[in-house]
Amino acid sequence: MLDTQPAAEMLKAFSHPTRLSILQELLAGPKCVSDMEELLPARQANISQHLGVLRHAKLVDYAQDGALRCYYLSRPRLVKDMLVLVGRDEPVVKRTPEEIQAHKARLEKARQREKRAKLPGTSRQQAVQ
Amino acid sequence: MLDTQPAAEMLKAFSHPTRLSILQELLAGPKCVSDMEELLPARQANISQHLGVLRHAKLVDYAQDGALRCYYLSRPRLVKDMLVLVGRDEPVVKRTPEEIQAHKARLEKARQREKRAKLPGTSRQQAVQ
DNA sequence: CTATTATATTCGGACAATCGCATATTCGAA
DNA sequence: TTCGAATATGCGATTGTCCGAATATAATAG
Repeated sequence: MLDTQPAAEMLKAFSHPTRLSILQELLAGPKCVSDMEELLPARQANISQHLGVLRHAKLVDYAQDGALRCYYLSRPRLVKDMLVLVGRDEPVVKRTPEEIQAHKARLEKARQREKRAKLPGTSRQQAVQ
Repeated sequence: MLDTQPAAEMLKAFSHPTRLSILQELLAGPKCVSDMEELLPARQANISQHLGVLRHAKLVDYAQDGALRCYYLSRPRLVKDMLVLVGRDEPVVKRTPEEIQAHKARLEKARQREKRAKLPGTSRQQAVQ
């Protein structure tokens, strides 16, 4: 039962073209803000603001290196998998009312089976959801 | 080189607690709006609005069944993987400036290797970005 | 056709996100 | 300490998101 509140907040942090670009750059290795300024079509202040959002979402953090701040991914696997996922293009399926009916019927049957299996008292586990 | 514009739009569609809940419900099977009204703490009009957003993002579609509209996932794998991903909790790493330096050095070395391998003219493939 | 049920759309206001610009902070060098 | 480079923050304007309330549409029953 996913906790949707924090999940949605995290997704919001991802949901901006510039922030996605930043994450993509960081996936290749740590970078400081001035590096990103060269790589992205955005001003320094703006990049810094977006980095603030990403930091708040615990997607990035930085290590101070003299006057520079080297940003890196706090959860690199998560970020990598997310970027892969949003880049993927699964074909969009279209279903007919008949298929939907069939699917519902199948679900109903499964539910019945569950019930019958549970009633005799031989149930080994609680059904989850 | 991920196209960040559409990716960000898709993520925005995901980025709302109610919409995540809707998707979660639909993962268990098709539902019509009135079903969702019972399952979610939101009014009909609101659910319908969110379904509009999801439809626009091509995450859901519906099949008309008499007076009902049975909603279903247009890209079930994508949605499932997304829900799993946002539910996952990867530990947040913290890196020291020294680690960052080491990482940069490693990257630099790899870059040198690339160069040396390319120069002799024996390169078999273009390096992709 | 009329009424009813199911769902969508529109509108208005509250609130949040975004951006550019100016300014503040921090660090290291001189 | 003063300076300059790197980065962050505050502010105001614009735009976008969200929700509820009211209204519109679509399908079906009667």
